[in-house]
Amino acid sequence: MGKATTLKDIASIAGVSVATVSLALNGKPEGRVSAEIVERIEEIARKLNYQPDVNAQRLKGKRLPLVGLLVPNITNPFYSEMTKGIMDAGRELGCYVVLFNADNAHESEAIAMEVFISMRVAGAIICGICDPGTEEEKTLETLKKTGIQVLMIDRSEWNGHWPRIMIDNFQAAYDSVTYLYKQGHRKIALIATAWDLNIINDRERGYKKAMQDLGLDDSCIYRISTYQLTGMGAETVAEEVLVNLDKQTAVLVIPGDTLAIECILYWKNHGVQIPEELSVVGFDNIYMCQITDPPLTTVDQPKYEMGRGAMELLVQLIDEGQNRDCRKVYKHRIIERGTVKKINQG
Amino acid sequence: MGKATTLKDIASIAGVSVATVSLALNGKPEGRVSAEIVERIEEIARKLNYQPDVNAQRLKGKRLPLVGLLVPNITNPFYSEMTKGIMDAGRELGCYVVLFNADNAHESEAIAMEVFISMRVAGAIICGICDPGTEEEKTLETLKKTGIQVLMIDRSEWNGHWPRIMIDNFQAAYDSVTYLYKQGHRKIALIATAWDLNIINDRERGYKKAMQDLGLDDSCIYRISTYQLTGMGAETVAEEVLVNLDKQTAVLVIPGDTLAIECILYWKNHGVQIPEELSVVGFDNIYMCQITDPPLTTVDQPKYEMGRGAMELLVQLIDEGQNRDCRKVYKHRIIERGTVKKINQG
DNA sequence: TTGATTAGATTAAACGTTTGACTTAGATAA
DNA sequence: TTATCTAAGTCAAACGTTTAATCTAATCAA
Repeated sequence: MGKATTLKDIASIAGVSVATVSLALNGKPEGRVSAEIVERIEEIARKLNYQPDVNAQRLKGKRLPLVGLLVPNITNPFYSEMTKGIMDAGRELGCYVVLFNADNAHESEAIAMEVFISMRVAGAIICGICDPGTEEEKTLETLKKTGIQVLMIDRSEWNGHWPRIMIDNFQAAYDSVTYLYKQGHRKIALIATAWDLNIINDRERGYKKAMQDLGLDDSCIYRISTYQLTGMGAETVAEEVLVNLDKQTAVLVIPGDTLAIECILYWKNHGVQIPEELSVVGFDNIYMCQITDPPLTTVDQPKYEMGRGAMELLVQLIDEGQNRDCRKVYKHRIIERGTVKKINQG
Repeated sequence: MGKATTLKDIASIAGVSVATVSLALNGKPEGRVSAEIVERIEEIARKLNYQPDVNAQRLKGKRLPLVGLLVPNITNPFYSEMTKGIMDAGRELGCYVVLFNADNAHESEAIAMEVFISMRVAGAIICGICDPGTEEEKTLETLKKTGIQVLMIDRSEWNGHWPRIMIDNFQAAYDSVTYLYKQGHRKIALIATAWDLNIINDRERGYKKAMQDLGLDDSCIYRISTYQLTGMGAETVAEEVLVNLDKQTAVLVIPGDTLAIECILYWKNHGVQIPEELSVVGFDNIYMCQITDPPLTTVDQPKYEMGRGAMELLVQLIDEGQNRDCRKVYKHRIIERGTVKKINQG
């Protein structure tokens, strides 16, 4: 198989030294190469489709135009939207993405970190497990020591002091309870995964605080231990809610829409009228919310913008080259659609 | 900021030469380093979290454990499923993915190719425009000359002689027409984007051939010129079909499910009963098909498996290091759900 | 004892860039 | 004339690896 064009190839054709070619193509210190030769070299480079070898450049001290991205599951619309935002901003900034799908598995995440170090990426955007005290937190420290800027996305303050892109999950859950209250609901339940994830805890605390502040009972919580995007797991909680249908008029579902949608599907198949018999609020506002019947009322996270913001902030931090403690909190927003019934409180 | 651990660091701690460390850590030619020293070096490497610099390794002739992946839109479930398959197989094979979202734009795809060359990736999985005669086809040739193995995915035979992962799009469309025929439909329409994409042409030819073979009128085709996943564009065709509702009892929608789902949404909002007044068959079998009301009958493409197969084949080709003309055709399958009405033909 | 063998380690070159130091030749100043 | 300056290039070292070639003792055979 062939090889890529090098400076040497160009040099020998142009009849100059490798250094001259490098100087000409980078054109930084004005006037070290005559205009005539610069032109000749550029012509040859174009003809041979020359692209500098970033591996070699990095060895000489330039940073790799590459960042690592760790997501739980790229097929989850939430993450694919976010990823697109990251990549779009990256393209504008000349920074590209090594994607890693980690399935929320410690082992996979460990491999990802090793790969990031091995590639000497300039930075890493992490949406992983990385709880304080875990092995992974140490690995993140290693990344940092290694010179790789780390940025967390969609993770809680509780996940340590890292630059961070997030929404206020506590407040978002608080607001959705308030919203349901304003629609007349008083018996509001929570469906939550038992994932050991701090953003889930934040949302759960938001739910509880709101219920307490409103003087309502905050103990109607359905816990689901296993849950994946592609089904399995939703049925168990959905059924649990079904047999206790009179215990609530509305339910808030976290982590979010995909679970909510599966529950709704189950309830509809079992003859429950949504929202007449049960109102539902999701979380994330993925595209699918628009096509369910009825369309799902949910809390919007600006996924795409968060992705963009993450890449922009990361590149900025990389350029600064030092450790600034910074976070950017994006605005959530309740999107009213068809799964919440308005109740007239006498 | 810190720097990553190098062989040199380890060597100076262990009190041996850099070469010895390299030999010890790679452990290939048995018995060139004493067991005692190997152990000492491994200990130090572990303690310092040493990860070899793949950029340097590549310079010395090893291939980068990195392949480029070009997709039209990662937020489209079809591509994110495929991408996950690619990454899962990649992890098993020790090969990682630089992702590029190109939005079907020539300019973006050109940038992607340049980046792939610049990074000296070992291979590239391309789901791009790359029609024969286009600038892009030349770029693919450049990739190949540069030593980057190229593999196409979800692209037609008409897109040139490249190793390829695909389904038989002609046959899949043919089969869905046959299926509708067996359900009693005789007036079968086609909704198709006007994209200049060979797989669309293949499917359209499949539709026409099937209609002709069945002795049916193959001219009821609705063409839609602009269409994106996130809405806009579907309304125009959907409306066109609506005003001509008596012209067909069923419609086949290509490229696929996302468009079909939007159309159904429009029709339902305008009082059309699905499937009573109009049967619909989609294409791709994305997850969303299961949650629409009624769930969408569609042609399944094994997206995840195709992704896996792509990475496996690519790595194989890279290892072989030569150009084999090969293609792998995956099986499509009609998934019967709720959008096709069974008609009793007197 | 001498010469050959071998295990175990080192040297040095190379990969493709970048860049500070250096060279050369022509131009200018004194 | 001689010294100085400048423009336009080249040299060579370095980045972190890998590996063929080489070196060095210690071991062994005769």
